[in-house]
Amino acid sequence: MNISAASTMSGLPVKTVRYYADIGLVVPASRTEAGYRVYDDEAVRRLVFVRRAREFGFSIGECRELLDLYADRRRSSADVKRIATRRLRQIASKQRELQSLHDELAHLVEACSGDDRPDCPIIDGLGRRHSGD
Amino acid sequence: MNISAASTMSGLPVKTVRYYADIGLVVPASRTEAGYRVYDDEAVRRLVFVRRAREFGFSIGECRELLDLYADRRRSSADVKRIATRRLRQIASKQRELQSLHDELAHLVEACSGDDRPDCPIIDGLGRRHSGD
DNA sequence: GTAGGGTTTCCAGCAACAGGAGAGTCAACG
DNA sequence: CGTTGACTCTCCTGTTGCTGGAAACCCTAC
Repeated sequence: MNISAASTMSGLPVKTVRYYADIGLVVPASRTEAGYRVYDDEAVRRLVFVRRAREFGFSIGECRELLDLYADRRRSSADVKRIATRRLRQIASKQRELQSLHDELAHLVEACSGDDRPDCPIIDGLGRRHSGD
Repeated sequence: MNISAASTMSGLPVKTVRYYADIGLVVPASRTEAGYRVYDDEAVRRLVFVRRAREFGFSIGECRELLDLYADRRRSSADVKRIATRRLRQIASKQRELQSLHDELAHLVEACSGDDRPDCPIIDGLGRRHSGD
C-alpha cells in the first residue's frame, strides 16, 4: 500500500510517516520503481505501535528501543518493564511539578480581585523572587 | 552592571539573558562603548519576573504580555487574571492528560511479570490500537 | 493529452534556548 | 608596557519532533 493508505491505517499524518522513514524508525517494506514508499501490514503495525508509544510520551529514542524489543520475540519482559517504569517515574515527577505549580498559581489567582483596579497579587507574586536564589 | 552580574542576580544563564535581549523581551538599559550590555536594577527585576513566569510555564509570548502589564501601572488586575487563569486551565488540562496516561501505563506495568520470559502486556498494550481510530 | 491528484526530495521554520568558534575588551600582574 | 586570563561580543549550528511549502515527478481518468 502507498503512504497515504499507511497514514490512514496508522492514524499518523503522511508527513510524520515520511519523517519516521527518514530517521529510520519505521522504514517502508520497499519502494516502487518510481520511488514510492510501499508499506505492508507489518510496517503499519509498527507505525501504530509508535503512535501509541508517542501518545504515552515515549521519546523517539525510547520508541526505537521499544520497537527493537517489539520485534525481538526472545526479549524478556523485564527489559520492557524497565523502560516503561522509567517513563512512569517521569510522569509522576511531572505530575508533582504541575501540582505545585497549579497550587501556587491558583493561590495567586484567587487572591486577585480581577477588577479594573491596578493592584494585582499575581503580578506582585511573579515579581517577588522565590525559588532558586 | 555587566551581563554576568545580571545573570547571577536574576538566576538566569548568561546565554538566556543574551537571548532575551536579542528577542527584545528584556533589553539592557544601555551598552558600553565596546558594545557590552549594561543592566540596571529595573532590568534585573524584569529578568527575575520573566524567570519566575517561565517557571510557571508561561510562554515567551505570555511573558511579553505579562511584562507589559507589569510595567503598566494603570493596568487592571482583570487583564492579568485573564492570562493567569488561561494558564491555570492549561495546567489543569495537562494534569488530567498525565493522570490518564499514568493510570493506563501503570496498569500495563503492573500486568507485566518483568521476568525473563518474552510475554509482555506492555508491548501488547502498546501494539494494540486504542485511541483515535 | 491533459487535468487532477498523489508522491518524491529538499529547505525553512516552530520553541527556547545551549554549545562553540573566532574576535574584541578589560583588569591585573610583573 | 606587555601579556595573560577572564569576560564579552556576534554568528552559526544543534536540539526535539515534527509541519508547511516549493519544484519536480508520477499515475490515473477522461
